[in-house]
Amino acid sequence: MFWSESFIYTLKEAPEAAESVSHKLMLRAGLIRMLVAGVYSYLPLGFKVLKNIENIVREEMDKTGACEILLAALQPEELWIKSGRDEQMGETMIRFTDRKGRKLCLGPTHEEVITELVKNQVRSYRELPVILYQIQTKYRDELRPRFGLMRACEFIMKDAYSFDIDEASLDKNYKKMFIAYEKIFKRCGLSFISTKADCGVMGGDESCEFMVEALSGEDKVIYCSDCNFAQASTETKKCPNCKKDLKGITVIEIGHIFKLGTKYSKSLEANFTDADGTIKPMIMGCYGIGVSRLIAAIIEQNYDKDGIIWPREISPYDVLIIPLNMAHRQTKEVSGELYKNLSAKFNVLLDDRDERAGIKFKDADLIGVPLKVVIGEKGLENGKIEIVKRRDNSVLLVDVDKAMAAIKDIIK
RNA sequence: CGGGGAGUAGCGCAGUUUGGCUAGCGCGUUUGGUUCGGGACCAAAAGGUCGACGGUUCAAGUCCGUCCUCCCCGACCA
Repeated sequence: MFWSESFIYTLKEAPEAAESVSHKLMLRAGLIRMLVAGVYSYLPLGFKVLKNIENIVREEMDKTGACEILLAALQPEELWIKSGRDEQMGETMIRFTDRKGRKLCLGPTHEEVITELVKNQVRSYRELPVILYQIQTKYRDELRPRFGLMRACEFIMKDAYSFDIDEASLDKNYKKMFIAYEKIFKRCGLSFISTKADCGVMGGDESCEFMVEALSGEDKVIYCSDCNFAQASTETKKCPNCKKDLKGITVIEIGHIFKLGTKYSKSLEANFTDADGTIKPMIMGCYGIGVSRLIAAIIEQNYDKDGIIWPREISPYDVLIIPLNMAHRQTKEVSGELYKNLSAKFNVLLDDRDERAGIKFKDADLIGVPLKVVIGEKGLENGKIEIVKRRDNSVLLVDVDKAMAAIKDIIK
């Protein structure tokens, strides 16, 4: 992709409204733009990042054997009255009446809809267990949206749901999801912690939260860096496991898994016939990841004074080619040739703008592509181009004809 | 929803205290020129119902009232 054709709009200064690091950088790097408070549009760079995260999530979910579906976002209010969560959700749920007088809402989450779906399909213990997941937009009328994508009124979530015949089977699926979550967050370049948590409005028996440490986090936990013990609290007593000192940190919640039990299957009558012929409610679990929030979390953990430093799998591009002077014939030729060759294998962005070197360097660091290839007159005089890593600015000088191989070697 | 702050050009701001002529500055944008390895320089230009409505006044960005929007702290969430 050519920069000049890619609808990238960077900002020299962050809008006053943005306070947190990730929010500022997302605006400055041209990832998102606000429509109204808590509602954002994704620009090309932001959308590419979002899709990369979605793909990681999708791959790891598929590996667990879960099936991807897409549930309706527009939901009948009566389903929520049946489950008993209508009042709990209260004003958070966006409700309205259509022209026929039907009472509808925009889904803040999907336990009700999925339970309704599965109950109408699954009859027998022979069909269980079932794990379904989706990546979808959720709507919540948050009292106070904040920090850009961190807490938004319209956001993208991966939600998975398991249906089992008994607790033992649920435990297996819960564990499977736990492991999948660890893989997902690792691939996202996050250092995360997990902790047992409150079930809150979801209800259920047991739950585990996944969190990343960040200054702009909304929750406080105490954490033991020795044994990874963590708990939602502000009182820094000794670690109950290893007696080391605990550290109080602020975190962003990026995922939450729940053993729901029969809360929804009972209220919505999602039953199956067991081997012995008795009719039983399905045992459920649900597993959420804040996909759009992950973008913010990843930035909070991967940036420096110059901008974002994308982990390789997340980055909107694998390589950014920076020809320092487009008016210089050889620079343009070498850049074009390299672009063509690299594009066969990687996602490549070529900064073809007729801008000064300084501007290109600043923008490059801001948007955070992990590998920069700098092509300039000086280097070309000696037949060299520079391969620069965004994270540590380390420079590798290579011969023009060996650039392809060197880059392939670094990216792998 | 309780508490605090802010709305002036695309972005960042000054001006409002003490009302006064045609509302300024930096960046960005457009045109021309000189530059060209870390956000260049010179010249010219475009761009504003000063958040909205109402009021006070000879005169309102500035004073008064109502409303809207955005941000921050709190409770809640992925």
